[in-house]
Amino acid sequence: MAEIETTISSEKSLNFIEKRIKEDLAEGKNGGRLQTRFPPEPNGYLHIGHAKAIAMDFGVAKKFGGVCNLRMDDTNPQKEDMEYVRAIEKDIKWLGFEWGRVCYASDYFQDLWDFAEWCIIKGRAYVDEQSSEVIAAQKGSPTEAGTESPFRNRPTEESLALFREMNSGRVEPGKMILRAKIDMANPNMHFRDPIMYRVLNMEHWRTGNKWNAYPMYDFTHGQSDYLEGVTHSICTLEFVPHRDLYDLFVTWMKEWHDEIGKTEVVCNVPVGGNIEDNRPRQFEFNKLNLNYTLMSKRNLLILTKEGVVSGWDDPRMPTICGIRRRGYSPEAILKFIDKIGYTTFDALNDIKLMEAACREDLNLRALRVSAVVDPVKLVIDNYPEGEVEDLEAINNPELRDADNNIVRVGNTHTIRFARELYIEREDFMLDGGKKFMRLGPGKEVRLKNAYIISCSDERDAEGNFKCVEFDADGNIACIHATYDVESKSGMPGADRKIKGKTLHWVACDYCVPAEVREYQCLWTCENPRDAIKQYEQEYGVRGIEAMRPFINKDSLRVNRNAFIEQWAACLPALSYLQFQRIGYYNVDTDSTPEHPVFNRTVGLRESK
RNA sequence: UGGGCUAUGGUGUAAUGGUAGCACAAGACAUUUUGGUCGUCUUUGUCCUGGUUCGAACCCGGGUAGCCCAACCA
Repeated sequence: MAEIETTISSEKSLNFIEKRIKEDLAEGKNGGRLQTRFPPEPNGYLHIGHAKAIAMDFGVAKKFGGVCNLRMDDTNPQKEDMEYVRAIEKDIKWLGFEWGRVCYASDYFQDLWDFAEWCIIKGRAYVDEQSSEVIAAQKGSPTEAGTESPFRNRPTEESLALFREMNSGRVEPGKMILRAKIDMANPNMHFRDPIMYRVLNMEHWRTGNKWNAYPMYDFTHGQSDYLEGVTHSICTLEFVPHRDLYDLFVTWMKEWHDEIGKTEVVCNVPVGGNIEDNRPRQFEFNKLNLNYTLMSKRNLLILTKEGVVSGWDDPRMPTICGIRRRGYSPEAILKFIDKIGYTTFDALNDIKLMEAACREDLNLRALRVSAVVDPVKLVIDNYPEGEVEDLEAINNPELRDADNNIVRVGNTHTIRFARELYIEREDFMLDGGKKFMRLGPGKEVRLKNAYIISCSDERDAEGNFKCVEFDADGNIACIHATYDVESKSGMPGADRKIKGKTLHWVACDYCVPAEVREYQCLWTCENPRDAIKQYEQEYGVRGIEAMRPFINKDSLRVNRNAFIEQWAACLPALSYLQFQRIGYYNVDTDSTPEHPVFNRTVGLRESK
């Protein structure tokens, strides 16, 4: 099959961060280098929101000749796990990106510790022994200044000794923390003596039992960037209030490095020279919000634990692995992300745009197959019993070569035709009326890749149409038609115009039963996050109980009555298909040739 | 209510002082061996209000609305 190329944003204007990077590079900031990082916390699976960050972090590095590292932000051992690291790596690769190196914040625990001691010695940090409640109360409110801790001005030596004690394992969590001495009256709450270290007394999945006290995000992120030689630290908008603190800690660390004479950092990037030029800077863009979708890892975890979905990779989940299993291609996801862009506006994106991007990509990628999802039997009365024909079917009419010509040679498969077929139940109506362009008494249609057929409008003595047989329940059990022998596809007789549409079909004896899973949005409201939050406040319930009222109970429909062309049942998992006239489907990861399972990725666009 | 950020058709996004453009959605037409794709067309917009300017979506003032910040999470 021909290689499909999709161009992403080559002609689009640069987004505001790309513009900024371009300027920085032109001005020779950070020595003219570009280094970014994608910093997930390995405490869950990546979702489509992360894909947006990935496309940005790795994307700009690729675009401007820089490097992007993958950094596990593993400063909280109580939530993190190796399982997630593997999944994160897999998802990023699947999206088509490459990192320079894999880093771990935990690799910098010693640097961070030494730096923290230096901060204490410089009188910029102190050990606080108050309870978290007291500290929270002393923090004040957005409108009132905080009050200083009684431990704020304790002797440096005392803080230093207690800080070391914090890592001994003898201090109970919650009894002591290390705080930065900044400004308890600052209008920015993050400056009111933020916590640098807390005691967890917990084994870390990478550093084992070496540490009992662990650094907080704010005391880790900027420094990790700095130590790795990151130039542009790109994150989402909710970190804007952290930026000044980020800059402060990075500046302190630079000062510390200058003082101890450290000349290079992890990536062999020189740290000497102009401070301005070597500090990483934080840039923020809007995070991805999708309507009818719940994005937060915390809530996705609840859905998996409560069995609302089958797992992180349930095709209804907004996780990368879920979307993959649903049948999206990486290119489709990237195309969508490119369409929504990066701004500083808190947008709520329409899921329809994602589906449109998906169709656009899958139209080029998907193999066309015939599948009948809701079958009814059709007998071609004048077709000889026992006879079969192998007909040619085009795999993908949109596949084009380098000159944009439609490529068909070699891109076909055969489909077997016989006297007894299945067609879609909805493609036949006894009283369809003039606008119904499909099959019915007195109507003529074309069978895709095969013959023109028609149903007789003759009636029996009781006035019933002769072309249909009913079962005991009054449902149509069988339709009878006749075919035009001269109208086989490719023959001159096939060229005649007919009123009816072209129907898809499978031959009863040459198709296989298949399970087809159809999906709807998991949520019944546009903005489930807000709806859940409001419900929590109103009724005082939390978690799954607050989610239930908004969960779409009909989000999964399993159809075990479908039939599909035989060869399609043997396609490998995650193959991109189009069930002709129905939609885009994907071979499920649990599909087998004996029991083929297909997931509907997205329906075809329908114009009525 | 303190600080920070934001506001362009229904949705998302361009235009950085000089013709408000694009995509999706919606609707119509045409073509078609997929009611798909491709093609053509239509509808709908600069939050309000002052100011600066020959000229404002863009700059400034004042409103209004929304988002983020008071975790020993990230």
